[in-house]
Amino acid sequence: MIPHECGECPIRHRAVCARCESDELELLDQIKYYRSYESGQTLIWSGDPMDFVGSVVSGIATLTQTMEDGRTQMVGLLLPSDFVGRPGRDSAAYDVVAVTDIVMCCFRKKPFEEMMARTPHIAQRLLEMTLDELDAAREWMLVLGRKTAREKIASLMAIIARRDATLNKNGTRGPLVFDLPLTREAMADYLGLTLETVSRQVSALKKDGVIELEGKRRVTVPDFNRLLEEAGDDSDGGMLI
Amino acid sequence: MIPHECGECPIRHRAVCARCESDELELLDQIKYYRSYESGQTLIWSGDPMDFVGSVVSGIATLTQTMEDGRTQMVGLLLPSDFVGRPGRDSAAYDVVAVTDIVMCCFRKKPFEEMMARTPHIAQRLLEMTLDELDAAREWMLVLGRKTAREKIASLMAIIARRDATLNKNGTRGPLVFDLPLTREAMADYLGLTLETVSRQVSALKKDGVIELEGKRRVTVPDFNRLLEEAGDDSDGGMLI
DNA sequence: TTCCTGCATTGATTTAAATCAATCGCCCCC
DNA sequence: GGGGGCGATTGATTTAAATCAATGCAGGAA
Repeated sequence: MIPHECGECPIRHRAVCARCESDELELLDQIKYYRSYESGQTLIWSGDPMDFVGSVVSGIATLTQTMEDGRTQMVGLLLPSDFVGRPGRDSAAYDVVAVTDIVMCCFRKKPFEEMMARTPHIAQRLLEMTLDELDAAREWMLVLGRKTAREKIASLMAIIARRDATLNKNGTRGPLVFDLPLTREAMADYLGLTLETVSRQVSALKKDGVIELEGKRRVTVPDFNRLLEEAGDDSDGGMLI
Repeated sequence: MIPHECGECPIRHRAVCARCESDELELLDQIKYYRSYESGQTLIWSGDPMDFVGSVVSGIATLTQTMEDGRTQMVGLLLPSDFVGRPGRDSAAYDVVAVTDIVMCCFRKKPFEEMMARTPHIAQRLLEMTLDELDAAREWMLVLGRKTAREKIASLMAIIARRDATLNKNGTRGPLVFDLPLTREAMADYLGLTLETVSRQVSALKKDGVIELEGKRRVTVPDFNRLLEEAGDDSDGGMLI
């Protein structure tokens, strides 16, 4: 809801439209429309026809794959400015589920594809975003394939902490505080674990002082480099951003 | 080696240049150069400065990540026509290792980037290829996160069989025959397993008649749908291509 | 031929994580 | 205030895969 001018859009400079000039933005403005969904709602079912693409304006959603017997693996975590859908593809390849209430800025696929063909700025930006996603997916593959349960949890905490710090422009000094956007079960789907293992390893990291918990969701990281060590990452990769 | 005209290039219609018109191709022709590497050679070290990008012309290479303690995960399998390197990035993010002798068609990064800015056909094709890679990476995440060792092996066999069938235009009828391009250890790095587990599960699939082996590398799949079932995939996804 | 050497297989044992199961704590609603 | 329900925690046990350890096998060199 809350439709607005592109000029004052919160994701103006990070979404697929980031590179657009004001005249290009005006064209997009004409074909865009907003949709909002409630927490828990499935925006898109895998295999269904997809007649639109769009950007997450606010809220969080997940991209998941499900096997016939019900095993599920999260394959993407969609944050504000992330793009949903693939130009040139007719049916959705993954389930998209809202984790919080969410607002999307949508375009019907056909007009968007035409616009993309005429506007290199959009295609350029989409390429850049897709390359970033591919890097993230490959990082994630290392986590899934080779890390222990404890390292997986620490890695996830580090990813969320890092993202939170960039979004909210917190300095890199001092303890980091953030809220987990995911339930234990969603964390398990993210990491290829069971929710019991997630719970145990979160408790273990807490017991060992790597993280502090306030309630189930609010996390404090007193020493980010310590967290990175636990994640099995290069300890000198402590740069936020 | 064996430099040639783009017009008679084996990957002309599938690589990053696929969409180029003959005049664009001529420009690429002027800035391209070939490099060849021997099996086992590391083409690129993670973290090293990357001053070129390029396409695999022939042969196979792997993209791998390594943790400090030596654990490694393959994050990409590079086949003829696949693109290596990321425009806009200065240093390599992954190790690239030749699995067979390999020939690359290279471009210095700077001229390629300039060319890309002027030639939408290249950027378009690169976007398409990157989106395909992202899909493959997400498929792979499901394999790594949720499949059993047996399912992982069956999934890998299915991927290679499918690829081989498209490359060599074998019909979908009858038993499929192909060569494994990877050692047991490389398969383990691909699937997040140990080489012993790979060996055991290959033997088990053979014992159960899902695959037949001639030597260590040559595989026959008598019933592709059976293999897909073992991989935990939709059994109706049996379409090759 | 015989001896390497590098991959691969197979076996015995350990172990990390899954599974099965009970309980807790919090919020909401009646 | 007393359920009911959902997410989370914790415990006991099982199990799939890792680890540790021999052995096999094919190809190349001496």
